[in-house]
Amino acid sequence: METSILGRPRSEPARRAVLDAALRLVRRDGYQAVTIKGIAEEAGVGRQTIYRWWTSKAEVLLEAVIELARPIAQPEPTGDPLHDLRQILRGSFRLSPVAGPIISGLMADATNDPEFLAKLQSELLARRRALIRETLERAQRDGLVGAGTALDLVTDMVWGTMWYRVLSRHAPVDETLADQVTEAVLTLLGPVGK
Amino acid sequence: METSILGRPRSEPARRAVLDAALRLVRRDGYQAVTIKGIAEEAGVGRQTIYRWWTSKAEVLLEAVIELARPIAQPEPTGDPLHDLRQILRGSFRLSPVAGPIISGLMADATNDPEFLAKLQSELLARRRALIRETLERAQRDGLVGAGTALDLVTDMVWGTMWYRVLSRHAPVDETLADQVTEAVLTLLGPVGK
DNA sequence: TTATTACGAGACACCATGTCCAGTAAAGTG
DNA sequence: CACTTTACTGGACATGGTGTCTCGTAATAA
Repeated sequence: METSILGRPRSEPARRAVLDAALRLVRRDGYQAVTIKGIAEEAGVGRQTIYRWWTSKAEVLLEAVIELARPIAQPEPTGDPLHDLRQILRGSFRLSPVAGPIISGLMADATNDPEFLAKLQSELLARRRALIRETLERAQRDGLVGAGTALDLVTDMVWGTMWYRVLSRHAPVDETLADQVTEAVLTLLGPVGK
Repeated sequence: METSILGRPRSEPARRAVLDAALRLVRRDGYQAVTIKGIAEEAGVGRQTIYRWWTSKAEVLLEAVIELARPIAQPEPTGDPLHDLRQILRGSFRLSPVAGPIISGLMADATNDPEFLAKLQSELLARRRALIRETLERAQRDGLVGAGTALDLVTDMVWGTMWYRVLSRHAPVDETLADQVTEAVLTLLGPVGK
């Protein structure tokens, strides 16, 4: 069942205005304080237009943050997986002041909404996770690191460290952390042939 | 400025009823869906009684989750720091199905409320963090592990891994993870005298 | 007893929700 | 061109939570 071809097509300017307004409001007032009514007014859009295409503010912000993260979602691997890893982390960390609070709110909203949780996982979390995992696999294939610790666990530790700092905010999420984490990955995976 | 000694004292039964009702509702409906009005009705308490002692549902749930975590908040160190580490993790992991969604919601609420963030950090997050850090320090003092990776980073990686799994829920948070993380800590800190 | 504070219950104005309806706009079809 | 179909803005609407206030009552110390 695809979208019908008949009738007036969906307005792309309205879609963009909604997503931009949502991002603006979440930066200004925080995730919790954002309302659909507020987004509609900020975007200069009828409220019905939002309800027609999204079912909740979480869906709006999920789409907004996915587009926000698009630039770093598909990096071309260079020859050096460890360099790639560092770059992915640095890119993510740079986005984290904006994306962090949003994804944090999305995760909280997802706790008692299995359908939205599945969508959040498949369209955002799993993709970012795969980014790290595939880079680590590449590093192993290239013989840059060994296989001391299970790759799944290392992947979780990499993203987890970032998330813990983003959420608890007891320490900055910056390039220094990106370098430290990269080094820790080396220690965890160990030397070749170990 | 202490609480006045005059007048009718605060009702402990009412306090308990509020905290218990809040926990019950957050389990049933999820963090977002919990309302102060709902808590008051579930607890059989006047709404004003809640507003008198707490400023928001986040404050109510923070107090509730702190009391929930009290049993594992002050473990007596045995002689074996690595055993202690495993026990702290296992205890936390056991609580995570209840406490995880709550703390996740609290963190989301704290993103644009600096005062509450400070309270959340000092009364909950920093204490749990210190639990791990002090255990690792003890392990180093006892010569069980070396000092290969900075203790702060290792601490963040331990909690971070748990949080990432609690929030993203792509893999279980169980005893297997506790053991894996403990082993990873050994790898990160390295052998003595390294 | 009196002063003081806490309690349950309910009223209140305010605001966001999600739905509905109107009138208008933009596309394809005859 | 009319005609059909769908999208758009704007507003109305009942519902339900917010935070404050007031009432009558309960519990404590002086």
